Amino acid sequence: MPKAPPKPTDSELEILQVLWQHGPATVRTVNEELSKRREVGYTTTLKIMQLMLEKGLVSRDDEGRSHVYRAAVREQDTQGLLLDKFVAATFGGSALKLVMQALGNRKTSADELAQIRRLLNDIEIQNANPSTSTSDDDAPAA
Amino acid sequence: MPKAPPKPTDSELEILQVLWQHGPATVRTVNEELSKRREVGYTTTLKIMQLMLEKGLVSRDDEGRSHVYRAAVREQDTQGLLLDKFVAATFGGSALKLVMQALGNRKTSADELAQIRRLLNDIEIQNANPSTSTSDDDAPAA
DNA sequence: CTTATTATACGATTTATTTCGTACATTGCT
DNA sequence: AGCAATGTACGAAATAAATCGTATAATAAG
Repeated sequence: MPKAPPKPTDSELEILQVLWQHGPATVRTVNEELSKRREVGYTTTLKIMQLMLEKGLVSRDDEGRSHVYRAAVREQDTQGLLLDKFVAATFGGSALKLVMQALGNRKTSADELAQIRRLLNDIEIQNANPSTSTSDDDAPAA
Repeated sequence: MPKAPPKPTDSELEILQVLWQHGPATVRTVNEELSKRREVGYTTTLKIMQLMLEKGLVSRDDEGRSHVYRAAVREQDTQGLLLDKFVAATFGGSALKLVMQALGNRKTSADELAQIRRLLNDIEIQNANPSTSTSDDDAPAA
């Protein structure tokens, strides 16, 4: 196994977000996206993406003159990795405390609450009946 | 208003955890706690705590020879602050996605699920009836 | 009082990240 | 061919965090 890519830094995560949403893109495209939100030089973005390549966070296709980068890590996996570290560091490893804090000190819409409720139901069905495979669809009608 | 203390770094957070759990403590005590988990020099801990004092993350009482430090920020507030930043950076600001990820890709005990369910109920009661104040008890016998 | 112990203060180094200037290569025009 | 435009590569500075050595002050023990 080639070794898992490391935890992305904040800037790297920003770039991954662009690649996840937009799909494979050139440095120019990514930089333009980032520039919509904050000021950042082209070579800065380039450099970070080059480092990301070395770290295995992105791969690239250098056919023509400009290289096309694509995310080499999946959104869910990456979010999961970051979440684990965050929960460990901030909530002593308790996902429950995290969820309580997230739901408690925040205005959550009725719609969101309903979605979470559905998720809880799914999980309990899973637990009760491990054979039934719930597909990866997100919300089978209750 | 004196200005809110900044977001603590990872090391600072570790120290805050000790102070929150243990209560006011000397550098020696904090360092001993940290040393249980990983190797760290006394002066390293001292230095970080001194910086935390400047940043307003802790306060201290220097009566005798050794100073007694105490957390100057509350656990809940700090966790909330960190959570906001984390959700913004990692889940595009969607607390819902965070919760889905936290509950989805993880084995959550039936007990925890029940607690979350209770929390959801409380929140919905709150929403329906903003006057009723739900107590802050954490887990009244079901 | 003298010495060993235990503190704090603080400078300096190391490491990681972000930022950007500048050099150089390739392409497309005219 | 010559030049402007657009890329990549790469070195180096700026910033932030963590680490620790060493100087020095206060106290306790003998």
